[in-house]
Amino acid sequence: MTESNIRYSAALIEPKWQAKWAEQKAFAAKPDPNREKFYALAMLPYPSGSLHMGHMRNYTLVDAVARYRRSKGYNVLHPMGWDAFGLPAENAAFERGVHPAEWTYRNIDNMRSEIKRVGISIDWDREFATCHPDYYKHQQKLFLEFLSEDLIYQKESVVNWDPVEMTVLANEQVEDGKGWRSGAPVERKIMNQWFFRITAFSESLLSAIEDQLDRWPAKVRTMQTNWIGKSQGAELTFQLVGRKDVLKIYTTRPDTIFGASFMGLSAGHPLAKEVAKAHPEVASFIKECEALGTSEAAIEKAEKKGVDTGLKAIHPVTGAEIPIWVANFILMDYGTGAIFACPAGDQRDLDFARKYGLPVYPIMEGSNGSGSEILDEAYTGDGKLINSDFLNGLSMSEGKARMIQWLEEKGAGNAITNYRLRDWGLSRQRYWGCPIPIVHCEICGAVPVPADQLPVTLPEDVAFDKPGNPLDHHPTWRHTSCPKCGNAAMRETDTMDTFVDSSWYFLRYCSPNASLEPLDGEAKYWMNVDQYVGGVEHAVLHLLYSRFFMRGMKQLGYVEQDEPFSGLFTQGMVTHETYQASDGSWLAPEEVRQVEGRWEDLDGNDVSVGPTIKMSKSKRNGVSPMDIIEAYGADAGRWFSLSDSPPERDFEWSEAGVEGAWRFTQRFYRLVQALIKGAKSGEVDVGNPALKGMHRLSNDVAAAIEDFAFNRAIAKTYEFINLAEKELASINPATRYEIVRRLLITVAPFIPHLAEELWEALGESGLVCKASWPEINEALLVDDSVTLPIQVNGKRRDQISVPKDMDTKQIEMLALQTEGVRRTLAGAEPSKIIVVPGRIINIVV
RNA sequence: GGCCCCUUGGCGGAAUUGGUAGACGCUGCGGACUUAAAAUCCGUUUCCUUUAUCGGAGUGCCGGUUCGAGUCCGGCAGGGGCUACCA
Repeated sequence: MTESNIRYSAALIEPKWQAKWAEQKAFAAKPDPNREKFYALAMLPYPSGSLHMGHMRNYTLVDAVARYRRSKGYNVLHPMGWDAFGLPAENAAFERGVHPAEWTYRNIDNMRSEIKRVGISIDWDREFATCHPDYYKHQQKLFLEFLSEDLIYQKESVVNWDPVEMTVLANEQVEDGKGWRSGAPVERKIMNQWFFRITAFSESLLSAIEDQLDRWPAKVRTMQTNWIGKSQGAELTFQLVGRKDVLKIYTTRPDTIFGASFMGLSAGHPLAKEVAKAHPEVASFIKECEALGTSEAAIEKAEKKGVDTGLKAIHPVTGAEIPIWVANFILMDYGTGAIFACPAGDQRDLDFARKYGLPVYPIMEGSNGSGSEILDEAYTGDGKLINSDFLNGLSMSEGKARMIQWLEEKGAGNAITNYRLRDWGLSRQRYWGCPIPIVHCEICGAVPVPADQLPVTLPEDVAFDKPGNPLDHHPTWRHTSCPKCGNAAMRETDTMDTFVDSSWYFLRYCSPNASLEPLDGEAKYWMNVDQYVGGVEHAVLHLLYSRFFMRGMKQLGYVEQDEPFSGLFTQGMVTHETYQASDGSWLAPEEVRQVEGRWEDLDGNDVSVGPTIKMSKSKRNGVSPMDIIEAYGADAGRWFSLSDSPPERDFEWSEAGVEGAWRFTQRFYRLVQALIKGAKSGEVDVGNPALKGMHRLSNDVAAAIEDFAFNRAIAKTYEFINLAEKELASINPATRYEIVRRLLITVAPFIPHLAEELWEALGESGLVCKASWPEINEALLVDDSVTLPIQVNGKRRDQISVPKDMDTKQIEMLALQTEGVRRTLAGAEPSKIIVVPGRIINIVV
């Protein structure tokens, strides 16, 4: 039927159609108030040098959505740009003497051409790089506006210092006490830093997770909820014995107040520092705590330690005197940096109390009596309060409410909401970032650069011959005059965290022509991003910062909504098997082969196959997208990366898999060529099974894409291809034409080049990427007859084929007469027959 | 330690949301075509029993609800993720 020797050459047809798309600006997006818009976006890539498989998977996913939405009639915006500031460019400069700008723009050129070779339907007219002054001048303007809205402030504070990157990191960029990129243990330093007041929006950022982000993965919503870390509690004021000042503490368990046996101060607490002056033991303990830092892995194992200050606080109810200790497990930057400790109800407090022989007062008894006696385990469950004066007999929540009421009446405390979220420190001591538009004047202090003097551009003549920030070493750049008083002044040499660049870029895509303002009117039309796709590693950092920025820009009147991304999808990683030679060295996939069930290297030495893990340079298990495109074509690569796993899961790349995809593209080409050969205009045969299958396919693929279930869409396509090959001879010429036309539009989101090529072969004018999704005839989606399985006592025994609207009584009768049922019943009387129309029959004996 | 998710053939995964478990693909095996190979095509691939039928078991394990459970409920085990002294 189809001739086995017909082949198509991806190397010929793919560049041909890529050129046509570019020529005709097929994907250029223009606002059109009469059409519904759809903003599809992949997370902004860092121009590291070349595309990797993770990019290819990401962009293919978004591209399939974008192409599908276009054919569904949406006005689609699908842009691309570059997160172009960042440390690797400086490292390249340091190591190889290339200027960061040169290195970056060269990488961008390369990666742009690679993305084009994948056939991603980008509107390239909107492209930008965040390292270009045309981009960062707007960011500087936004900085000044945020500053005047009090959403940015300057503060001397303890910061996370990465000794390898020689820069400060935000809390979100410290993982397990180590720098997120360098992996170096983070040190504590006190520095003057600029901060975004992200905490101004704590409640809004939290409540919108519930109210507005219903199209976000539950996992990401949970992570952000935890990160914001809202807790309801109380702030209590303790009088101090023999002093006029008071001690404020935060607790979520005011009901445990009668179990208080000591107070705990953080080593950074002002009261602790004051005591230290006259108390060498306290002073040396504080020093010890500071030396440890917040970061050391040792903290995990670190014992609860402390020292008695000799001061005493007065219990607000009983008047008892409670000793005040400095303890190493209390954080300065959560709550007030001080606590009252109830050892019976908190494991940390209990460990501490046991170590220093402090009393333990049981205050909560569980239903089985647990909690009334405390040994080595604190009782944290609910129950009835005991030994607690007027709280006795109340539950935890009743006790909290009653105690807060009491505190408020006596003026000794009040209910308070606390968040774990901290403000976002944005200063970085690096060259390759957006300059902070501030001038430091000895007389006027920190003075904003006036808007008409923007941008503050980076100097190009910088040296990378010594570590640290080249801006500090530049002979002239930092010297300027104060915009206010005109005296000699110094520029801020810190630059902005690169996460600032990516916190509003999705808005800038909407306004490619605005040169004076960050945004023009187009943003109102395009926002929000309808479908955002990227890796889950940005669940807290980038996605939280962007949500903050959006709120700031709303406050400034740039946008109307709080949330930037209506729909979010987080894709899984691309993985590959690992290979190891006998000496333990890693081998790349192209350096090994399988011979009769065993693996060997190209010289025939044994190779052991290791676990399948994320593609990485160190394990050498990566596969280059460009090599794949060269060998099999972009369409085959796209097809494979969509076909195998659901996109939210990790995707195992294999040579056999991509070869299978390549075979499919060839088979598809052969089948469609064969169909086209016999196609002629005439009357369509509505009853043909292949035509019905085609209608069903368009319907199923549409549903699958909207569900982000590309693997299902592809399985359905295979089913149809199998059917069409079987039915080939039965399809009349007019029906062939109809099927091919529909089929090409339906698969075009996945294999766009091949679809265009065959579209042209069919004799259609224009591009398939511009064609409308096929209208579906609902009548063709249902079969006239259905096959019903028949169960006896829940076990399948036979089946019958009946007209789809057959009467229930009649179905029962037919079912009872089937051979399988009669054999199983063996004369027994059914007690009940359940007929679910169109589904199943179950006979109960 | 806390919170969350996952577990279906040799493998990736389907299953109309409580209704024929294993679609579709990959791999393997058998065969056709070919001098041969490549390519292509056909068959087969959950397990047990059987020559084949007929049958039995089966979605990590134990139990429950239901005419009917991969799907719902309770418990357990294994794997993964996030977070971590947050009072």
